[in-house]
Amino acid sequence: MEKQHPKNLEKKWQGFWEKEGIYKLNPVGGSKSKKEMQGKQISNRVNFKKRGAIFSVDTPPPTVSGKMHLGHAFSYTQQDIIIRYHRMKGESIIFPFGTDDNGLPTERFVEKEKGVSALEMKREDFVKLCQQTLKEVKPAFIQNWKDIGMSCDFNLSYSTIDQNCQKISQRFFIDLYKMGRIYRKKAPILWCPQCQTAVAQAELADKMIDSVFYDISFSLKDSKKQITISTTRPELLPSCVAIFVHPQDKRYKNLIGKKVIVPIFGQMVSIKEDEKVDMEKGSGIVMCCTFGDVTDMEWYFTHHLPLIISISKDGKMSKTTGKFQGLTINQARVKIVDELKKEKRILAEKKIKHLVNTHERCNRAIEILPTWQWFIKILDKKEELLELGKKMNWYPEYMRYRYEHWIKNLKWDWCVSRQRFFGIPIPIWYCKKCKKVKLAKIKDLPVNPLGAQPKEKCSCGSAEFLPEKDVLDTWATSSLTPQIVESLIASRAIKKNFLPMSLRPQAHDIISTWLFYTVTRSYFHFGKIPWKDIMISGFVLDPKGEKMSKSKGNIIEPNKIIEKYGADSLRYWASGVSLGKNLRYQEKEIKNGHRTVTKIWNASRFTISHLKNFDIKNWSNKNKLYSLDQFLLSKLQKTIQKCEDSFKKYEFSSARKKTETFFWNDFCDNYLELVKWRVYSLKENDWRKKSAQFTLYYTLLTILKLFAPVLPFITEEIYQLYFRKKERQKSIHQTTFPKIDQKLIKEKRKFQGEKLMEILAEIRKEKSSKNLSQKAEIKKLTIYSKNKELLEIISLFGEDLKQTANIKEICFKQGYKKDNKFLF
RNA sequence: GGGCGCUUGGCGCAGUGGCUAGCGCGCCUGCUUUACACGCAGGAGGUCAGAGGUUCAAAUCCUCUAGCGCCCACCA
Repeated sequence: MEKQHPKNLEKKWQGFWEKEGIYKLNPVGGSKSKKEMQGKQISNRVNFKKRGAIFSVDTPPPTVSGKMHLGHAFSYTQQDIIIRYHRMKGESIIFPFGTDDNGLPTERFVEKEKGVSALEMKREDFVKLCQQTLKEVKPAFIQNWKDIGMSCDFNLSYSTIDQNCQKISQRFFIDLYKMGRIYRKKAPILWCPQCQTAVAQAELADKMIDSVFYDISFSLKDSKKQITISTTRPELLPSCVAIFVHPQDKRYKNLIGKKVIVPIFGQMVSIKEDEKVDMEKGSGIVMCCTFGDVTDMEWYFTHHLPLIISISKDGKMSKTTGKFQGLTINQARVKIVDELKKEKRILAEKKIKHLVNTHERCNRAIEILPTWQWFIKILDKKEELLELGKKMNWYPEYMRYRYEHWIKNLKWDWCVSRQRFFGIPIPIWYCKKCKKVKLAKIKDLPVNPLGAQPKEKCSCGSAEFLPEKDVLDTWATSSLTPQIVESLIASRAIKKNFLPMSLRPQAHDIISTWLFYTVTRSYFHFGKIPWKDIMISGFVLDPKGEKMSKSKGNIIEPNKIIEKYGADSLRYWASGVSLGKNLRYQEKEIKNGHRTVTKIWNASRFTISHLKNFDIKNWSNKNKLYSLDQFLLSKLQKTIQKCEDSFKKYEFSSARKKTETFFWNDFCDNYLELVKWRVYSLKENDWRKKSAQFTLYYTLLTILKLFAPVLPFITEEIYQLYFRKKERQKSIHQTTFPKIDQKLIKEKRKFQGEKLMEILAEIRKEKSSKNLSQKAEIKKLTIYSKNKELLEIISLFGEDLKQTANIKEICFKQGYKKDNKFLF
């Protein structure tokens, strides 16, 4: 073995794993691989039965966006560690890898990448460009996931825009339609004037903006009286349909029922009362416009107000605004304020900062517009969805509160139609004559209504249809990932009890979207929870604890880290924090990982160099074990136990730390030093040497296996170099996780060994304080003790102590003597 | 305004009722000991955010306060 551990292990072993199908699910599914596997079906079945329970994972399909970012590397590594552990426990792993590549996120990526605007292109051309762009960037993108050592079965792959996913998405859309869960309605919805599409509540972000709070004077009809209304949005005056005061507000009690003239636009509106009015805000009188905010919308419904739209879909003033038509919102605001000033109706203006809702994808302020949209009815099932949340195991547990909090605060049904282009079409036509909805037939899916006509006539007899032009929200498809994954599996036995899957791993930012929507779909279509366990990863922050973003210029690319330190080091960093917690990026931690990898390499190099004439096959339980070996092996059993307990609870960081402590302190610093004299100076057939060799072999292999989920590359490298030919399994990742050997647990020996370590520490301390080398000779060591147990310990480990600390003679004396423990 | 999380040596973190509160980095003193100087041995450094309470016993449980972060609401 080389003195330096080899670099660039990533390509080498990831290639090997793929070529040898180390992470392949047996039997393998997928349309292409089904054919491939037909000849091997029998052997696969046997293989499958040999392995244990199914562990199925609903892997997050990353949104294709050019490059993997550090947040991905972080959370996917955490998932992979857990899955590697389960694989080594002998479970059959279903660990697919998909990509999410349709809808607005993909469109925006393509627009940016290609410098185009979807709104200015022909629809077909844009769709083609999207497909082409994806084709270009996807292989390199997926390679990023391979480079961090993801142990997915990359044959179980999907893209949320592929034909199979379209079929599934449309099928379940029709399913919802048939059960009356999905409806089309012209209703006020959240609208992005930038992207010119409807958006869902979950896609909102917010932004602090500078604004002006204007006090505007309105005249009462048939009176000279004026009232003052404060607003930040004077451009909505044309949409003003009512004025509200609080029923308990004594100041304005006499105003209720009176009529008011809206300045400039002249419409007559009534003053009404409503509890939702905040008496403290502004003058306590508020105008209701269709629609300035959610409250306006609620008043529109509860008070049956008229509808006047002054902002059109492109974010410009509509024709109902007369001379302001065509102006942008901001232009109109300036002009209207100007006119109000001329009429002396602006009584005051106050500069303020306030939060406005924006679209998370483009950061543009959201408007509320009534449009025709498709909705999935969810508001009536809040209780049921909360119940379902309690049936799943959340790791960490408190993440469930986020799910619950989100559901409790839901105000909108889920709007799933988008007025965009690159997405899964809604499989619907409308009869030209009677306007009735015509559903696509299941067997014809996937369909694109824009390019096809229904094969049957409408029930009214007409054969002419108009296609639905809208596409589905991306989440409407990605909320079906469990069904998509199931569709890739060939085995009937597995398909039969597919739900709930074993695990949904993801980061916390998409609890209110991907997680919530998947639970919702699973409930509507199957009445079941989609998974048993949920593991939620935290976020990556920059070294100062701030969010990483392109605008801040503090992005760190995983590729660069891998190039410099290797993927194992990156994984080491990602595993250093407990699940759910945010982690700052610290190069130090990556270096620490690299240090650990080097240490593993060196310890292995030493160990293996002393195993040349040792054959594990000739070792049996009857062989005698040297007392120091009994001590180490006993302690190793405890370590296995602790690791196992931690991994089971998704506590990979504590599992890693326990392994590390045993490896570094017990094995390297102590045991290897104490074993040297036996492996260097004893004869080959001396039982004490054989015992040492067995212990070295067994302990190193166990340590490698304990590290394997976190550090898959270096452990594989060493396994292949030495252990593969002895252990027979093709890869360390196909070996079984260390099992506790009860026969090796020896409490008394463990206790005695710990005492030996204390004595050794005393000796080391003494030498260190005298500035001596640890190799310095001790002529005579006298141990004074009243404790006879110590005598036994000396008789057990005396030789190890003498050899390791270079002591010529050890004396044991009954009694106590201060400051004279050692004689040099 | 609501919910959740965090606050432990200079820095980054472990530790969730019990021996003298741990780890890594950094710092100091030594050691070129044939696996490793990306190492080894030793050492300094903390009233566990603050206040109160429960308990024989609290960093750990409860209450309050402060600071930071995230999610949500507010948007007239």
